[in-house]
Amino acid sequence: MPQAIAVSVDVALLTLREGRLQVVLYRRENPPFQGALALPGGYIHTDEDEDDGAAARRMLLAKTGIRTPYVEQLKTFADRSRDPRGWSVSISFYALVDSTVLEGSRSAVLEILPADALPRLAFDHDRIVAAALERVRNKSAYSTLPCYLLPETFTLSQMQSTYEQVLGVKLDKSAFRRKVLNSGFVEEIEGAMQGGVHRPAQLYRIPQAQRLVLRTRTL
Amino acid sequence: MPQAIAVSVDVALLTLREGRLQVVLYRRENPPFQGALALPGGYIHTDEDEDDGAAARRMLLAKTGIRTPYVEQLKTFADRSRDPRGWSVSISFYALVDSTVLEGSRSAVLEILPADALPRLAFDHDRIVAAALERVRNKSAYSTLPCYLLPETFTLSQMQSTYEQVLGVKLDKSAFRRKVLNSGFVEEIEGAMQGGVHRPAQLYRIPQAQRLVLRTRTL
DNA sequence: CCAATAGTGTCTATGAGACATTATAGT
DNA sequence: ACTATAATGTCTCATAGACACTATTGG
Repeated sequence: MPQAIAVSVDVALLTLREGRLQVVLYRRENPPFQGALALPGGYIHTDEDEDDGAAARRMLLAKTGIRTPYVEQLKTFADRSRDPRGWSVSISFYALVDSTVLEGSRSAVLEILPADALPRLAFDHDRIVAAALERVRNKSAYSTLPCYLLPETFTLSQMQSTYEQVLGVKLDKSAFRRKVLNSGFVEEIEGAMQGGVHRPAQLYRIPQAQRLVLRTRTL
Repeated sequence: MPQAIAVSVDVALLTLREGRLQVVLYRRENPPFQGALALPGGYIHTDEDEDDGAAARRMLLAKTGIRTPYVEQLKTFADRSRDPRGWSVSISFYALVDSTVLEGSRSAVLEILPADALPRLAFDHDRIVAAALERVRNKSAYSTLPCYLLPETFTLSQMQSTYEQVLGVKLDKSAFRRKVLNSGFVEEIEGAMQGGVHRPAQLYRIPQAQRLVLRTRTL
């Protein structure tokens, strides 16, 4: 006879604002950890959730109104001390969205805070955020993961800046452009330019075919 | 009121034999999947297991007699179809051991089969093995992970061969030795030599301090 | 013309891969 | 001396990084 355990899904939803990675949180209304900030999440409902990924998307939609970000399973935390009520399991995910997606959503109830300087979170959600940051930073060094933090169309300068903010290092412009353009995972948008006060920049996008493919070249 | 779910832990225990990665399996005595081969695993016992890692080590010890391999959480599989009895969760791990460790253990009840050519396994254990292979191969390209498949002491030729077997490619001897020796994560054992019929080779070991550190350099 | 950003060209140092050569054991 | 493996040396080619330079907009 197996022992049954409460299983929840929690999502570290990350975005880039003011030049830093930020986490989307909400304030808990009920105990335990009433009043503390927590990641969007909740218990799996075996009747409505097909699998853990579906549960994660349901939580995201319910708590943030976001429908289709990049979501990936991160790590599972399972022990007797993460929830004061006893042994529990959290299947954690991380998700990336471009910050404009968060504008319209129910940002009234949400708090979006810099990932590096968070207050103490509910449960072991600090650990989850730490793991998400580590994963994103590692993976960004050799993949196109940071592109999910960009809007549909973007300039190469924006793209480079995104990589720099995620990785925390300055990159050489020339080398960056060479690799990105040779790798062929961005597509030039014919004629489209984005102009500021100065010379306008070519706009690019990720080809739809590659939207879900993580190309692995060092940038 | 959270719904409680049966949570198990399964371990893909890998080793290198006859030049290929092999998986340690046992034959199930009870339904479901009675008579089928399965990964070592079982339900979490909330009274004896501190956390998921402890549960994994307990399963390994109980089913294979192995006490201290390299173990790492792999991925969690959670859906309603992986177990015919209904919604279930498996926190899966992978582990690496040098094949000599398996000699003494209860190899009588165990079957050790090539990972590339397995029969259909119980539950979704095929998926778990596939994920473990992918993870090990990916990680091996930029880390010292394959060293956990080697015995305590080894020659550089054995080490190179291990990498070649895991990665499935031939490596250049000169370049391999350069990188391994410069990286400083192997330690020469003074005077120790392993001789066959021909010129004996220097023996090396992983310094105790680095035993658990995965150095990340391309090999 | 100036400021500011977009985009390109070139040089160099590093290091991976290919391959040749030397070293040392047993028979 | 011969064979097989261990170990080292050298050359070349690709490329990352540094940096300088040119291009194009608004004011």
